[in-house]
Amino acid sequence: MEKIYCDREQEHEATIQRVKEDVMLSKDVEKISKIFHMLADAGRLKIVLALLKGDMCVYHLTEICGGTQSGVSHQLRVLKDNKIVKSKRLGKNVEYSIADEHIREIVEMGKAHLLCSANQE
Amino acid sequence: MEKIYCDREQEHEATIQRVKEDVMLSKDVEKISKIFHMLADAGRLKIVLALLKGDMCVYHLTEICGGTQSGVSHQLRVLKDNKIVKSKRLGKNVEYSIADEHIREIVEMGKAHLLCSANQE
DNA sequence: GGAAGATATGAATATATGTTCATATCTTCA
DNA sequence: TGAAGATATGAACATATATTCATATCTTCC
Repeated sequence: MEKIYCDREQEHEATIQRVKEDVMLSKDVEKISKIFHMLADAGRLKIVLALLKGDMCVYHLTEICGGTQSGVSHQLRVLKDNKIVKSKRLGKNVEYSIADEHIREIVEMGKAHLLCSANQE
Repeated sequence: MEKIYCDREQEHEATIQRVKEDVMLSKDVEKISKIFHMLADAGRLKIVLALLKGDMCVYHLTEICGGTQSGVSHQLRVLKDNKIVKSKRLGKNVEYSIADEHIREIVEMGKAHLLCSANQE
């Protein structure tokens, strides 16, 4: 791990500048944080976890995740607006599914983090 | 991908029940969502991105991430409380670093998701 | 010890967002 | 066509949280 010392010498200005550019102060950071924001709510995360097990309709999602039908529907809309899930009407029902398989890996990493930090204590 | 049909037959009750347990309606979901919540704010994500490039003090973090010193300090406290970063005093300065290398992978996944979804459009 | 640098803290505010309730929309089936 | 099932929507509300300002704490150096 590179070390960036705490003085303010000329020598470090270049390093700081380089990191500053790498960190991308642009809209990219906003976009990435938005992805995480989708998984940052327990209600939405439950929905995503359920859909990672299989496509299903709102009725079953409500059954599995708990809460009200309206609440689940609202959360699904947010997830859909942010391209995390997609939907398809099947008769009376609407079947939801994961829109991007990257989500699976991201969630798996989150789980791994939890398990690891649990072991450390 | 397993398909969970939209009827409410007895036959599917078991499947739903199994998924329900897998989805872990317990505190685990809360904990995992909390990890994502830490990365769900652009300000905090900038800090994490910077620290992934190298350990550094608050002064340089403020320089890189922008905003006020107070704001960065508040964000660092949240990150520290949630075990995302750790700190070490070095004279007048306090050097922050990433507390768990899992974070790197999670952030990388977020970046990958962004790049991929950008290509799809 | 006092001054200046570096960081942390607390209160106050504004904003975002999750939740609930009531109701609308869309579909199927009799 | 009307009723019932399934989902979506809008408004209202409560809550969480990011941000700012002022100031306190801690450290080093003279």
